Amino acid sequence: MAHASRALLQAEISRLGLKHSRQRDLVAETFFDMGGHVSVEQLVAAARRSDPRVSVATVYRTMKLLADHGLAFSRQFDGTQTRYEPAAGRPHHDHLICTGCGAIEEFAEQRIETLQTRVAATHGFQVETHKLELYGRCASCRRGGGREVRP
Amino acid sequence: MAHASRALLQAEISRLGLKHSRQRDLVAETFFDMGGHVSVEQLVAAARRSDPRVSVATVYRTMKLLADHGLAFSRQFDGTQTRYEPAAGRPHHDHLICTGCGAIEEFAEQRIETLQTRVAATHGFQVETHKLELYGRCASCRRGGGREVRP
DNA sequence: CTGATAATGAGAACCGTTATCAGGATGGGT
DNA sequence: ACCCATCCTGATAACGGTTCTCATTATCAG
Repeated sequence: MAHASRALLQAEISRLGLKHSRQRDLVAETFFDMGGHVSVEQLVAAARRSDPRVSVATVYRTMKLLADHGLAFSRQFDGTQTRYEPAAGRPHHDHLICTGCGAIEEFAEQRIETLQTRVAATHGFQVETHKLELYGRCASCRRGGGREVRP
Repeated sequence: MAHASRALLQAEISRLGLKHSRQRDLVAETFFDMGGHVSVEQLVAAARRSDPRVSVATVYRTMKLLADHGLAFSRQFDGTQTRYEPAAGRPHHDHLICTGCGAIEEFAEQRIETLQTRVAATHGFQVETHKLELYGRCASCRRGGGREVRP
């Protein structure tokens, strides 16, 4: 996954006439290694463990590059900070967010997608994208074991 | 609708030991008269047509008061500015947003709600709230008649 | 190696929102 | 009707996430 996305990134960089850079590779590598739903703040911190000099501007620029070329999705679960998740080769999904500990889980439900398209059509709309987020308490928080470890 | 909400607001103000104010009444009245999905910017402009001195702080404070007491919902369709819509006595609904002209329509689909609860349960989640927004092109924009009048 | 051009880092700018604070308005108790 | 504690207001500073600016540095085709 990380390998494939990094190869795709290199291909995009070449195709667009851009140049390689140590920092960009570092940020991309860090991002793909971290998994999903990462905030820029977390990404900056992680990248700086390898190179303390990387600036937030570079991280923002790199993530925008990844997002603009289909290698990352940007999400805004809380309306404040943006989170990114790897995109290449992953199937569509929506999100469950725990209001107790902040855990984020993914789910896919084809019947919901179908109903969305249908209800939009009755209003004359053709759906391009959608945002579906379910907020609630996860199993462990409901058991009272919430760790309050917001990711 | 506007009448009922304004009566409820007066009741809340009394119940909470708050005081009345000309500006607060003006902002609330303006908001309920405007219908739905109003940005704070629009609200400030509209209120100032009646009283050019109202400050943005007062508008934010009033809308927070309304939202905190169930008389308005706050929504963040685009991640930048918050929009408000009247809440009292209105049934739950989700939104269709036109990516062409910015029009916002409402819809309700009970089967989607049911599926949401069910899929959350399979992940151990108990849903408290959700956000469902469908982005696409409305009928008139698809006909090429988009007015590009972002509300 | 060299020159054209892209990328970087530091910090300023930006924008929606919230906090601060001095002065003004409100209304229950009298 | 008057006090006066308390709430509300307007102006503006502060805030936090993100983007922009610009001088400097790195990349790479020729």
